[in-house]
Amino acid sequence: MANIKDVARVAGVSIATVSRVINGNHKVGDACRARVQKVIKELGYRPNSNAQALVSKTKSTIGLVTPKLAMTFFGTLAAGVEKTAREQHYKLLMANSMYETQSELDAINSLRDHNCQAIVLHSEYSDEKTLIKLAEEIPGLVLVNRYIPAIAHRCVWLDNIAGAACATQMLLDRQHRDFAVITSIYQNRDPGARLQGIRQTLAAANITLPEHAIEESTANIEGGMQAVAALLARNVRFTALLAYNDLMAVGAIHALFAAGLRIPEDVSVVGFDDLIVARACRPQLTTMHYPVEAMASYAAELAIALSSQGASQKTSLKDSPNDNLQLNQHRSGAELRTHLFLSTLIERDSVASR
Amino acid sequence: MANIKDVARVAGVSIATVSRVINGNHKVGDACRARVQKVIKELGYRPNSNAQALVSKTKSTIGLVTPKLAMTFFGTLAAGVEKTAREQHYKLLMANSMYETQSELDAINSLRDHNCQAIVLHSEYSDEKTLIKLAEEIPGLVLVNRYIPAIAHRCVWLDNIAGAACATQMLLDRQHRDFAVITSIYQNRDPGARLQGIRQTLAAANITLPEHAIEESTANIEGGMQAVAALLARNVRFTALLAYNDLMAVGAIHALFAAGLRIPEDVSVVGFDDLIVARACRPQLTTMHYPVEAMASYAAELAIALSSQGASQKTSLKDSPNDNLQLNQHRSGAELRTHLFLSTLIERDSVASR
DNA sequence: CTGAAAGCGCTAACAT
DNA sequence: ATGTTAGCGCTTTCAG
Repeated sequence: MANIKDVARVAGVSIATVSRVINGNHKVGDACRARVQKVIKELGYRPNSNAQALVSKTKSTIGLVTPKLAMTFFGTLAAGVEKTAREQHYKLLMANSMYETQSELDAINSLRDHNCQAIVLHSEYSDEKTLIKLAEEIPGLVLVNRYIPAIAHRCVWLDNIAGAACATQMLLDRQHRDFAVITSIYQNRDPGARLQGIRQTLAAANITLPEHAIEESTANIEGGMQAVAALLARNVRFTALLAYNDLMAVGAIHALFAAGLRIPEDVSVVGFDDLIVARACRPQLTTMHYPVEAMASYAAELAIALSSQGASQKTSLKDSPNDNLQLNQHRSGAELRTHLFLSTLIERDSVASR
Repeated sequence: MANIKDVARVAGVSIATVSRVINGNHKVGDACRARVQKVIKELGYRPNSNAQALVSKTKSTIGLVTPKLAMTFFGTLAAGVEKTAREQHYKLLMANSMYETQSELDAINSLRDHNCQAIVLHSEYSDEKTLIKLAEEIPGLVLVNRYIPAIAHRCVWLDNIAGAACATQMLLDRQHRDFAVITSIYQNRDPGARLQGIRQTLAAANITLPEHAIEESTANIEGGMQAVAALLARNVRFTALLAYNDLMAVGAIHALFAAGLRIPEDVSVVGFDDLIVARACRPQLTTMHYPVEAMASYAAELAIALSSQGASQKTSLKDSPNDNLQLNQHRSGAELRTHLFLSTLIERDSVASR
């Protein structure tokens, strides 16, 4: 592979000139520039990005750490980051954490070794302290789908409470009074917040959600089936079922159908996430749309902006083209603002009025 | 961030010694080694991978170019590559091609700039000539899901004909005689091969598939719905429906159900891929399992092995742990062998006997 | 076994 | 406007 010296030699100029032509910043004579560009094309020269990164101590690479790419949700997350990366001519470096705290840290460190300064992290199990420390060390670190007050301006997250409340309210409006909930065994964060949204909305309508109408299981299709089986086994009566996510909702639909119940005639089911499975099941699932892809794109933009600020360049985060974006009331310092997205109700065929 | 000089200074040794300790290749005195390692730990030193890559002209990075990460199939593909990358301590550099030939090439070139020598490419639209040329230039390039005879040993692909034949035969064994097929509008490669598998299996049973029982559409849920609607509209009679993939099959199920047909009682439906949607729909879909993740892992192993061979190191591709792996009859030269995987039938609830 | 020194390919002062 | 030159952080001869 030709290098900068070859180009310089063939074009009869110095390597500095070639460098200038490549980077376009400085002024180069027209004739000279044309000649260099011609040679670059002829030789098929492409700058060595390792050398560039080494000397300029900055690299247009964005890193993404995610639990498990094979899951639709995370694949979509990755797609969002990739979109921004492509638009801003960044490279995307990926690492799966496989849901393990240690490999999550390993992944982050390996990204840092490659001095990638913008990092989008979906962390589920690392504790806040670790993440805060990390955020201090890495100016371009942004968390998706998690909120940590101390680093609020580095968090791009979803209002799970509002989302769950929205779904619940819709069901109330449809005259449902008997609710059941199937939720994930990880009662921290998301599941907890969604449950809270449900509870407070019901409470406002003077309905208490009995403990026995809540069943925990794994957050997948099988979990949904098991949870509903358990609910049915102990004779819980409900006309409305709120599932932690679409996967569980789909499992629930299978289990309800197996038990001879009709959906939505006998029981209405609502999911969360709006994955493709929501459109695959029958009846198609009414669910809360989780704008993962938009959030991920935004998170990537934020990470890039922060990382270049951190490198004391004055790049400012351009306004996101995304309409779902909610800003805090404090618009002053970037430090005082977090990045909260809202989910929206997608009505399909799994909900009926009582 | 501490660099190698800092470590050398603090440990009271030369940078060469630190380098030796890091790489472990050369001999270093025990006392000396221990001291250096202690300092490395204290300073939290991590070698700059750009500098390493620059000087050693080799980088443990594997690149993946894929059309669209947000699609389950490609997310799973990426997960497979990532698995190998993690196991072999490689970094994963990703780029979406967005189904465009030019961005596919751009993506590959950008990977090469980062001198990543192992590349896994899922190419749908580039022509064979381009790919062959690319393969000549990049020793570590491997194609997934595509077969090009001239570079057979660099292709990791699926026997689509056999897969479709298997599904068809199963239907024949269940006494079905009236077939319909919904296929993708891209009649090249995969759809063509699957159609061929169907046709030849039916032919062997003395059944001809009438042209009007074949409907083309887009390879997604909507496409499946449209295709079935078209079939029904022109009164095609069939008891067995073969869909190009799971997405189309799911759409078909929706459309059939909407038309008052029962599945599998009135019509049996078979998909292809075994994505999660196959388990989400009702009835759960009988389909051909496409071992994407295993294939992708394998492709990544192959790419790494080839790239280091290309760098004239004598790393040999270890036998794949994967049972689906089929080798050519020529086990001699690696050049004489391709990497063909087989799909397997997953029986669920969308098929009944006549 | 360890150190000195020469680059890897490039950018960015500093000269001219 | 263009050339000269000093590194970026590391690996790898080559000496000792």
